[in-house]
Amino acid sequence: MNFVPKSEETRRAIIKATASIFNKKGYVGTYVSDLLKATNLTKGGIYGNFENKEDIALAAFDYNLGCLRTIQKGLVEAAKTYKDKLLAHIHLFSSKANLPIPEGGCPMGNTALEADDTDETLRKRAGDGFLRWKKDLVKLVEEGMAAGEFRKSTDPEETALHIMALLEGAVMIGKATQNVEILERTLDIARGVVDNITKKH
Amino acid sequence: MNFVPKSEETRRAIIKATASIFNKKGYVGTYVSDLLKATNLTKGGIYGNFENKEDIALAAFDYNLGCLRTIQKGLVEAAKTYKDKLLAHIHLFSSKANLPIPEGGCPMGNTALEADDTDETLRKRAGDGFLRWKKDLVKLVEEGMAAGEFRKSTDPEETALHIMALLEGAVMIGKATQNVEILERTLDIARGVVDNITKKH
DNA sequence: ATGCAAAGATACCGATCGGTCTCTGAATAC
DNA sequence: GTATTCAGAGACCGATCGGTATCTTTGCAT
Repeated sequence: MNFVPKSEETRRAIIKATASIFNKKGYVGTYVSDLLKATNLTKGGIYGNFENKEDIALAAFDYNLGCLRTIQKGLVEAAKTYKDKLLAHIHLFSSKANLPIPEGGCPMGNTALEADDTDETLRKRAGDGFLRWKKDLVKLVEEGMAAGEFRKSTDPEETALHIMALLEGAVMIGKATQNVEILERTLDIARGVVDNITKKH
Repeated sequence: MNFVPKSEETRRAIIKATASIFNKKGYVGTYVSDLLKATNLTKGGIYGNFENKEDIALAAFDYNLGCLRTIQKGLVEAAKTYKDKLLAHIHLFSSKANLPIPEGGCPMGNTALEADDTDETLRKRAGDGFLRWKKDLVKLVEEGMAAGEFRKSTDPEETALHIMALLEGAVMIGKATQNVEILERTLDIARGVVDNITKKH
C-alpha cells in the first residue's frame, strides 16, 4: 500500500497507449503482455506506475470516458439550440461523424456488460457514467423546456433514458451485425425522439 | 479433425451446466476449470465431447439464445392481438416477469460487446441472432398492419429496430446502474412505442 | 569526477491457462 | 466368466498468466 507512481508522465503515456486495448478486448481479455507491447515498456515500467492490472483498467476507462465526454462537451457547446444540443449527443455515435472517439465503441457499454457479473468496481464506474450522462441529458431537456423549445408535456427523465437506451442499443446491434445502416437508422429514430418533443410553429 | 462427441447426453449436460457461466463471465473470462467445477467432470469428460473451449462457448450461446427464444415464442403465441405479441417481446426483459431466462442477461448483447473486436465466429452468432429477432418483429408489425391493428403509416423495420435497441439499452443501463427502476422505465418507453403505432378507436 | 536517487529492464516466481494422452472401471457382448 | 469397448478420470504438458524483487542505467547534484 501507499503506492506512489514513479513518473506521472509515464503513467499518462501508459494510459494513452493502452486505453483502446482495454476498450476493445475487455478487462480479462487484455493481458499485461499486451500492455508491454503497446507501451514498449517492461514490467518494471508498468508496475512502477500502477499497482496492478485493475488499476490500469480503471485509469483506462476514465481516460476513454473522459475522451468521449470532452468531444461531447465540445459538440454540445457548439450547438446553439437545445434541440441541436440533444442532437449532438446522438451525432457523437454516428459512424459518419468521423470523430476521434475511443476505438472499440462506448466504454460504458463495453464495461457494463463485461463487468456487471464479475467486477464490482468496474461495474460501478460504468453505472456512474450512465447516471452522469442521464443527468446531463435531463438538464438539457429541462433547460430546453424552460427556453420554450420543448413541449411542456415532455418528461425529461423519460426523454433522457429513451435517447441513451437507443444509442447504446444502436451501437450494440450495429456492431454485432457489422451493419452501419442499422446503426444509422437507429440513430435516426433517436433524432425523431428529439424532434417529437420539439415545439412546432 | 473429424471430431465425434462420445456421448450426446453428456454433451447436453455440459452445455446446460455451463451456459449460464459463459453468459455471465464471457468467453475469455470463463475458464475450463470453471466448466469442470460446474459439471463435476474432468478434462477427459469435457474434451471427449467438445473439440475445444470455443466449441463449448458456441454451443452455450446457442443454448442460451434458444432458451430465450422458446420462452419468447410461448409468450407471443399466447398473446391474441398483434399489439400484445409485440408487448410480449418487451415483457420478456422485465425483471417483474420472473421468467426462467438465462442468468447473465441477453446472450446476444453480452456476446456482441465482448466478441465484436475479438472473436469473429461469436460475433457473427450474435449478429445473426439480432437479425432473426428483427425479422420476427418486422413480421409481427406487418401482420398487425394487415390485420388493421397498426397504423398504415407504420414503418415495420423502424419499429423493430426501435424496440430492439430500447430493450438492449434498457438491460445494459439497468445492469450497470443496478437500478431496476431504470430498466422498467425504459421498458415502459418501449411499450409506448407499441402503443403509438396502434390504431385508436 | 563522484555519489546518489530513481525509472525502468530483466530475471524470476507460483499459479493457472487450454489442451493432450494414457489409464481405469463399469457396462456390454459373447 | 471372460473379452471388449468406450466414457470419463486424472496425470501431464508447454505456454502464459499477473506480479515481485533485484539489478542496471541514466541524469543530476555536489
